[in-house]
Amino acid sequence: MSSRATIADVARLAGVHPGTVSRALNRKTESQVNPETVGRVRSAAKQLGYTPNSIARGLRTSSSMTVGVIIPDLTNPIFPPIVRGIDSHLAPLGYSAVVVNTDGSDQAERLLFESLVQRQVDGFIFATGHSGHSIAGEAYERGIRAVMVNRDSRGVPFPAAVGDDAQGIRESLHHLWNLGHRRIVHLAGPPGFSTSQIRAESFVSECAVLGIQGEVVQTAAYSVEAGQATMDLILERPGPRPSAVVAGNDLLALGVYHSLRTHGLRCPDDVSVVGFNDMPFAGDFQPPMTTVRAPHFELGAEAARLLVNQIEHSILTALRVVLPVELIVRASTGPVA
Amino acid sequence: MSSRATIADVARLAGVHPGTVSRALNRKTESQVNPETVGRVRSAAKQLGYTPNSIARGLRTSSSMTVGVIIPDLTNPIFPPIVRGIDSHLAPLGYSAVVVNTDGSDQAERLLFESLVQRQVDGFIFATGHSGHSIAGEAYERGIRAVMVNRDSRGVPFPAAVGDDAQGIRESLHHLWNLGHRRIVHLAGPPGFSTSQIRAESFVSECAVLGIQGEVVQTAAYSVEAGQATMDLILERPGPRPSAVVAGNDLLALGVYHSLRTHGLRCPDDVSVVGFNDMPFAGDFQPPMTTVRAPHFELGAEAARLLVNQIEHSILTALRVVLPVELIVRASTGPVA
DNA sequence: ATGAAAGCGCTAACAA
DNA sequence: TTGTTAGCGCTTTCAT
Repeated sequence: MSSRATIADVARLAGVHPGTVSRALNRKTESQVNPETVGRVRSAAKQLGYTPNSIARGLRTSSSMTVGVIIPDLTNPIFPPIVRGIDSHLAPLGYSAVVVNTDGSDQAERLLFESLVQRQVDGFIFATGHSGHSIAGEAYERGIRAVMVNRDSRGVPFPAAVGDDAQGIRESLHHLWNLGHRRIVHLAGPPGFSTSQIRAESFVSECAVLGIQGEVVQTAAYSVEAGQATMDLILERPGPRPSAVVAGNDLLALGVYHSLRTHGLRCPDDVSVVGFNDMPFAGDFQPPMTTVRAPHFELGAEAARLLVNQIEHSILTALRVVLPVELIVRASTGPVA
Repeated sequence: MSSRATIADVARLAGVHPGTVSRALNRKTESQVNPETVGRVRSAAKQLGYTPNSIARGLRTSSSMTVGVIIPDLTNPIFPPIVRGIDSHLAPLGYSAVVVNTDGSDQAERLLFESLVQRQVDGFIFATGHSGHSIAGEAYERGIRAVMVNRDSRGVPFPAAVGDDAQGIRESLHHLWNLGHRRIVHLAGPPGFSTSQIRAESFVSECAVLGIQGEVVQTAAYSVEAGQATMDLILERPGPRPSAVVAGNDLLALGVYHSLRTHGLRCPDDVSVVGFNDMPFAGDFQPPMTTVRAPHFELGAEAARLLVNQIEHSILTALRVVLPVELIVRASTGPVA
C-alpha cells in the first residue's frame, strides 16, 4: 500500500533541503524558489514517483480537503444527481466527499456526524434538514462550516441551495387549471421538512388565487407506500373524488398510480397526477409522469460552492440560493372528464 | 472547526501521561492499563469533549480507515445499492468509503485512483472492471489491496464479488422457451466487460441446448440510447423479426421499449422483452419489466468483506464470490403470438 | 533563495 | 502499570 518516497527522499536526490522541496512543489509557494531549483526538484520527484502524503499534510495544515455529505438514503433517486453535482464542484478543487446515509434516523445522523468531525472534515453538506434538526444547530454553535441542500432547517443560519418549490407548485396548478380541473388534492410530504411545508403552503395560496377547490392531505413519508396508502384513503371515503392530485414528490405520485390501479381507475382519464422532482425514468412510468423538474445536479454544485466559499474565504456568499424549476408535461395529466 | 482538546489536555486533567491516555482510550490496549486509571481518563475525556484526531492517528499508524470506491456513474441505478451494501459492512468497522465516478473514462479513473492513493486509502473497490483494465493490474503490482465488484477484470488476480450472470440468462431463456419463443435475440452489452461476455456466452450455449434460434447483437454501451438504436436496426432490417429479446441489462431493455413504441409494436404482444438487474422501479415501467434480479446490495457488502479481510488479515478469502440471481416475471413477457 | 528547526496529535517500542 | 522517547511526513517561521 501507499506512496513510498517521502519528501526527504526527493530532497536528498535533488540535493536540497526538505523545506525547499515542499515549497517547490506547492503552487502557492513555488514562486519563492529559484526556477532552476524547482526544475531539479520536479524531476527528482518524478524519478522517484513521489506523491505527497495528504494525511501528513493534513495534520500539519489541519485541513483534510474532505467534506462530509449527509443524506437520508442514496437509493432515493434524487440523491445521486445531487451527490454528483457536489462532486463536480469539489473534485477540481482537490476536495473529496464522504457521503453517509442516515435512513432518516437522527441518532444515526449524530453518530455519523461525530465520526466525520473526528476525521477532520473541512465542512458538511446536509441534505437532511428538518425543523428539529439539532445537529445542524449544534454544528453551527461549534463553528463548524456547513450548508444545506435541497431542504433547509428552519432556524439554522447555514446557507442553503434549494429548488423553487413554490414556483413548481404554482406551475402544476396552472397546468391543471388549464385542463379544467377544479377539485384537486395535494398529497403533502411529512411535516417538518421545508419542502413539504413550502409546497403545501403555495398549494393553498395558489388554489385560492385560481378559485380551485384545493385540499391538503398529509402523508407519513416521502415514499411509494405512503403515497399509495394515503390515496387509498382518499378514494375510499364518501363524497366526490378529486379530478387531480398534486403529489409532494414523484415517489408519492407513484404510490398514487398504484392506488388508482388497484381501484380500477385510470390515469389520466379518471384522475390526473402531477409529481415533483422529475426523478430519473419518470418518463418511462405508466403513464409517463407529468412532474416538476428540480435541478438536483446544480443544487449539489451550488451547495458545494457555498461550502467552499465558507471554508476557503470565510464567506457566506448567500443565505439562500433558490434555483428555478420547470414543469415537464407528460401523460399523467389530461383534461378533466 | 474541529475537535479542540488534544490527548495532552486529557492527560493533564487526568494527571497521567499522554501515552497512558492513548492506551486507555483504545480498545486493543485498554487492558494494559489500570481500570481505575481508565475511568479517570475516560471522565477527563468526556469532560473536555475530547475526540481523537484521526488524521494524526492515521499519520502514525499509516492507515486512514478509508477505502476508495471507483464506479462508472452513481446515477446508474444499480450503483446506489452497491454503494450502500459496501457501506453497510464498512461503517460498523469504522471505515469510511470515498466514492468517485469515472464516467467510463480510463484517464479519469487513473487520476482519481492516484488522488485516492495520495489520500492513503487502505484499499479499493473497483466497479469498473473490464478487459484492458490496466489500473487494477497496476494496483496489484504496487501491492495495493483491492477487490472487484459486479464485474471483474480478466487477468487481474483481485478477489471479486459478482452475480451469477450465466444462471440469469439461463432462467430468462427457459422462461421464454416455456412461452413458446423460438426466435430470440440477445442485445449484448459492449465488449470488454465480464458481464457482457458471460451473458452472451451463456445465451449462445443455452440456446443450443434448448433448440432456440438465438442471435447475439452487440450494443455500444449499457444505455437506453444504445438499446433503442440497436433495436431500431433489428426492426428495420429485412427478414422475420425475433419474437423476444433478452437485453444485456435493464437500460438496454428500456431502449428496446422505446424502439418498439416508435415502430408501432407492442410489448409483450408483438415482442417480449427481458431485462437484467431489476433496477429500482423496473416494476413501474410500461409494461412492468420482466428481468433478472441481481443482489446488488449483497454484492457490495461481500466486496467490502473481501477487502477488509485483505486489509486487516492479509487474507484473500475467495477469489470469486458468485451470488445467485433470480428471474422476476412481470408483464414484458408473454406467449408468442 | 535556501537551510534549520520546530511541531501538528497521535501511537508504540522501550524503560522503569 | 505507567512514563519516556521518538517519530509518522509534512509545512512554515525564522535565520541566513
